[in-house]
Parts: sequence; C-alpha cells; structure tokens
Amino acid sequence: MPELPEVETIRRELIPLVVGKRIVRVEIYWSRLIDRPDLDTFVRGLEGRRLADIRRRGKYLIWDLDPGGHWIIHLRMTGQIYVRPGNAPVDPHTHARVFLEDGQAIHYRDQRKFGRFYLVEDENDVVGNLGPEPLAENWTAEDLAARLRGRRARVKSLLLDQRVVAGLGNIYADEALFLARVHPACEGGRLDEAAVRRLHAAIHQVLIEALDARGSTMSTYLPPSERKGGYQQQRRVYRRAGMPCPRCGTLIARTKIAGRSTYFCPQCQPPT
DNA sequence: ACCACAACCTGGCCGC
DNA sequence: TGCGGCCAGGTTGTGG
Repeated sequence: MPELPEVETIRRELIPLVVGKRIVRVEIYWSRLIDRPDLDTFVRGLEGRRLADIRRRGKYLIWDLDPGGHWIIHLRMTGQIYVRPGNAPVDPHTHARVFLEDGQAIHYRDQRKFGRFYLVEDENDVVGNLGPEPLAENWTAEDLAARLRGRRARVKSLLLDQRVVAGLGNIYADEALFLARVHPACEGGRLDEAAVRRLHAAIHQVLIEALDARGSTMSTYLPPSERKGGYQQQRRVYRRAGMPCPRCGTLIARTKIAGRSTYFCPQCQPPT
C-alpha cells in the first residue's frame, strides 16, 4: 500500500500521539510479523523502553528507542497503524498491540500479512541499502542519472528499485513518468540528460503534491487519524485506463511492467 | 551484475 | 449462490 507520502503522513500523525511515552507491554498475535530478531527477544527488547522519536527512510518507519535500539516497521501493501484506548476492541487482521504507559495501545493491522517488524541496534542492517531520499535537498538529477546510467531495464522498473531512489511505488512512479513525458518501457540508460532532468523534477513535484494531500487512499490505506488521503482525486494516469489524458485527451493506456499494472499516455509519453 | 518473474497473503470484483 | 480468474499502493529469492 503505502509509498513515501503515505508513510510520511503516518509518521507525522503518530508523533504527537506516542513520542515520549514508555512501552509497558507488547502482544504479537502472528509470529511471522517479526522479521528479526526472534519473537521473544523482540518483545523483551521493546517492553520498558521509551519511544524517543519516529523517523522515516524510504517506506520504512524507524522508531528510536530509549535507551538504544530501533523498532523498524515496513507496512508493505496493507499495513495500518493507529492508536486506541487500551480497552478498545481489536479489529480483524490485527497482528500486534503495543501498550503504552498512558493506557493507550498502538494497533498494527495488516490484511495481507506482508508487513514486517524489526528490532535492531544498527538501523543500517535494515535500511542501509536504500537509495537517496527524493525530498532531501541534496538529491540531484546528476545522482539519478548516475544510477540509471548503463542500465538496460525499463525505467519504470528502475524507479521501483529502492536502491535507485527510496520511496516510490506503483502510483507515484507512473505519475512521475507522465509528468516527465517519459515512456515507462524506455530503457533506463537510454534517457537523455533532458529526460532525466524532467524525471527528477517530476518525482519531486509528485511527492510534494501527494504529501500535501496526505497521500492516496485507493483502498486500504488509512493514516492514524483515519482521515483518508486525497491524492487519488489528483492522479493523472494511475488506474485511469480508457479515460482521457488531462494534457492531450488521448485515452490513457495500461500495460504490464515489472509485473505491475502501468498507466501512461501513448501520445505524451512516446517510446524512444 | 543485471533482469524478469514467482512467491508471500487475503479479499473484492467480474463473468459464467 | 458459487466458482474460477484476475486484481491490489511491496519486497525478496531464484533462475536465466
């Protein structure tokens, strides 16, 4: 489900609810949720520690613990996090609850069970291989060009590769390619300098727009506030096959790239 | 090293 | 109503 704008929205909404509070009890209802270490070590490692901060790297949420260590969450397709009173009912597909000293509990819910928890001393054990943050000041078109150079895979596949740039998924990759007027099946290494520059700017623009809208709620995504994201109203091509291109009126096409549905305008994004 | 694809899960929707 | 097939915002492992 969530891409960078959704994960960042979740982070911003969670911070005022939980940061500074101590964890008093951890309940895991589906053990494979814990990627590492083992279940018992994970539970004992969280209990008694204080939530010092929540950061984001790509699509990962990093919860800094005091004293020491990081609880890292990846929501994959359908993971949801919200905070409830400790005696509130538990929704279906809830796989963990983390009880805080103030009587509230953090609920983790995940219909498809793809999401994972990690507890590590060194966060780079989990996020160390990610590419640059696309909203960081120092992310440049030159960096993107360098990571595309020589690559023969289709540019859409490369945008989904988190080592090229961290945080894009299927929605925002398609939206960025449309804004940049780049065909999704174009070989990554064949983009000329101007096209890479447009793509860099488009990625930035799309992520900022989506962040302002608090992300996209296509189906299961809901941030902790349970106020749906709004970007799904603004998307230009994603899941709009057969509808007119907002720029030229040509009907949006759908194809399959990297195993994922891919939407583009055949007129505005000609093959190269 | 690079690339494409199956696998991991569950549920919704569509056509027969 | 029921069943098969396809679809879904992500990542990892495998085989070519």
